Amino acid sequence: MGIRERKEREKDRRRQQIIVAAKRIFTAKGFQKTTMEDIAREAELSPGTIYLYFKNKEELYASLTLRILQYILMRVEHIEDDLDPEARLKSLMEAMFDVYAFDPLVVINMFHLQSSEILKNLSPELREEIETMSRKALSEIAAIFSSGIAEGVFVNRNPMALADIFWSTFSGVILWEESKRLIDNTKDFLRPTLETAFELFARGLMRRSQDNAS
Amino acid sequence: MGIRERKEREKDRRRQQIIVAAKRIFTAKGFQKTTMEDIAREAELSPGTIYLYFKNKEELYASLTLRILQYILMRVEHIEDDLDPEARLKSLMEAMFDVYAFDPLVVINMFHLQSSEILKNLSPELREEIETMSRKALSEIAAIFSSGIAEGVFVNRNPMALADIFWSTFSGVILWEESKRLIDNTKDFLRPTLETAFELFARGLMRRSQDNAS
Amino acid sequence: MGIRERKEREKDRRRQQIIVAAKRIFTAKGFQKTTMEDIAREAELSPGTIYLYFKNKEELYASLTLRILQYILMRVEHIEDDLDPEARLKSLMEAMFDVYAFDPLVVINMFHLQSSEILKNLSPELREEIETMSRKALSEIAAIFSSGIAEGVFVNRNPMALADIFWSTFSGVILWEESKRLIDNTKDFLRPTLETAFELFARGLMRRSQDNAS
Amino acid sequence: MGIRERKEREKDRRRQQIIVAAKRIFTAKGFQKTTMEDIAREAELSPGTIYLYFKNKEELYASLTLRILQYILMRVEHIEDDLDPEARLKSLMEAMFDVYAFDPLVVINMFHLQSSEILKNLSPELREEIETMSRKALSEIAAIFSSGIAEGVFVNRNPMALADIFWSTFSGVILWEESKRLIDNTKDFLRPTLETAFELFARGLMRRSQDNAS
DNA sequence: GATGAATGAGGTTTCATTCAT
DNA sequence: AATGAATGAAACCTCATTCAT
Repeated sequence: MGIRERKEREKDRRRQQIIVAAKRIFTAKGFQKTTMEDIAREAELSPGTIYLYFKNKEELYASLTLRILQYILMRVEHIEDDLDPEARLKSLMEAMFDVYAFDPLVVINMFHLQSSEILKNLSPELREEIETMSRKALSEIAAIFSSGIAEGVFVNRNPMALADIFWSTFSGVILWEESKRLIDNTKDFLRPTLETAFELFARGLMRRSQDNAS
Repeated sequence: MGIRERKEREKDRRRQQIIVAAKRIFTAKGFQKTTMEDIAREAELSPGTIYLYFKNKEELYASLTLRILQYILMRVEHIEDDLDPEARLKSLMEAMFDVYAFDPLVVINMFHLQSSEILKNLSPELREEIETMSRKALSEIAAIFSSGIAEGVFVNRNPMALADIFWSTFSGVILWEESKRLIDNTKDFLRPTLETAFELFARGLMRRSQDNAS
Repeated sequence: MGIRERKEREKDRRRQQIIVAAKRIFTAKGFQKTTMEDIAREAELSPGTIYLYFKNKEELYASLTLRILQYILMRVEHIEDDLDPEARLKSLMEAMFDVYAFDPLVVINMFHLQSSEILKNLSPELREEIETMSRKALSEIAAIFSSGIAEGVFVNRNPMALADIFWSTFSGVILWEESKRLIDNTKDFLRPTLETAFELFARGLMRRSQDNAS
Repeated sequence: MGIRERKEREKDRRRQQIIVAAKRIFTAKGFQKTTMEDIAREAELSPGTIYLYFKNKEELYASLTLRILQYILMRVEHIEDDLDPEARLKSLMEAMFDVYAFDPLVVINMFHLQSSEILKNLSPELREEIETMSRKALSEIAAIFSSGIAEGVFVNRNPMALADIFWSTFSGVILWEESKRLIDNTKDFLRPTLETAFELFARGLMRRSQDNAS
């Protein structure tokens, strides 16, 4: 391994170290209440060092989202093409459970990012990357619905709208259950609620209800 | 009308004046970017005055949510009891459209409120009030699903979970479509997407699919 | 005196209070080494208060120059028109001595202001005001040379260039003597040097030397 | 050539490399806005290396002035002694034009250096060197005026004061014209203005005006 | 000697909140 | 009750300088 390569790897390690620390703090306190000093302390670095790796607080924050989007896209792209639509839908749902497991606060972060002014202040490259990845993932999802509609298995609705609804249902449930948990410190009902939500969604999507015989 | 009563009414008028102004600004700029000075200017009052009516910025913000919750609860409570479950579900959906019309940013605000630390810093009374009202509204919604299940019209799932999902779907779609609009400045697809989402939800909820004959 | 008027006056008093403090500190430490905290302490105000009266450090700094320019312009404009050119030149020189007395660091400040990037970051209005006033003062000075040339008393050179040289001589001498004083803590030779400089300038300017008879 | 000598020479080469880079950047951005990193990049060295050759940013900056002073002194010392005062004055003026050509921002730098706190923080040796050289150059200039006075060609004024004025006129004009250029992006009038300034100065200095015959 | 990653002190600016009037 | 000037804590970010390699 050459020196250059080792340095590159070392640099990556630092970025990861910072990202991990940042995720912890952002998750605990939210974007605004998190200070760069907090993150630096968590990463056991000095504040100045963070700025060697991330242009500013907003880019650091956005980088978290990027990681998640990368994961989502990767998972969605690996859903097998030659399955029938129903099986692919099932895979999709499983992918979403994994996404949540990969980073529980994923959705909250993504919404915060998108509904705020943050996106507009990012460097164009980072912003572009986030948007491209986001678009790609949605398109992949829409493709699944498309084929289901084509085969007459799913109700005939706009596939892109279906993808939006699928994503909204997923993220809406997470947001809601998380916020309930934050407030009540109640037990965690996310998993069963999310499963039921996906089940209802699938039932609503099918041209012929599985239930009509009973 | 006694003096005391008139004073009380006058005081309420001021609170309203401030709340209206705050809603406008918070909606336009978000919680963090809104300054108390902004709100004071919009309300044509001085900053100091606002503090005579609201303990701090967070309580003012929470008060907006309270108003919305009141509206939601009012609408949900007025869904007629003696309709059949399907008709009540339809009324519920219409109520949600009205809620959105009443205050388009309602959901974003409510999530911001709940997923942040804000709630924890409220005065116990205000917090209690918000939580009670929130619980009541959810219970009313759950009751509709309950009766549908009892009559065998809806699939047999935990009614409270169904209420959560119903609310999650509604708010998830709004958040998602709003954030897309913010980013792309694209056309507004909220309404049709929300209608489709509700339709899928209803289809998923019904024990017998309306579609199976076709 | 109405309330409004009193408030206006009070506000002006504060601005003066800040300007006086700022001048003291800027003079002692220069622009960069002066902190807003320094100025606040000197003015016996809090840092935040300064920002109620001046948009930022640069505008505060520029305001000092503005005050001086106002004084210069006022003095230059009041040089009597119906005197002969030689007498007006004399008045002009006296005005410059007064300018220096009015604010000894005037010139250093003005050069610092102009040769730096500061000017470009000012609010357009303030910048405009400074530039207009600067231009006006130079034009007034040039006019004196113009009439001297017209009457054949002064050598025939571009009047605007003469004005530039006049100003340069004045400010160059001040800068130089000040910097010598800063370094050596030597005695103050500004006044005699400046007088000699003006005398040489006047001699150089006259078509007929007063000295040729001797 | 011994090893020691070669090393010495190598070391000098590095110093020059850094000084050249520093001059370019300082000239373009000014003292404050120039970062050590900027200079390092321009010199194709690492920041750390610069500190092997210069104690700190201020000493590096001051070293530039030293180079210029060396040049000034060299030029002034080489003005032939056996010319008559008028010819020597002419040579002096030409030297100044060359000084400006050698390093256009010379004067701005020198004033910045002297009117700031920088000088006080230098190492005593460097400071001493700068002051000595500065004094010498001024003395050489004063000597020219002295002999002119002695021969009755120049007006009888304090020669040191005349040297100050000569230098002030030169540098004042440069500062002023540079600052005008910065602000207006106007055409460059330095040269003709400076020539006129020197002409006026010479006329003022002569006991008998050249103009009195006309 | 050279490197360059890391440091951390320090400056400007904002804004929720207070309190004398 | 209402005002709004004043406060001052706190946050982001920069960059001269150091030091382990």
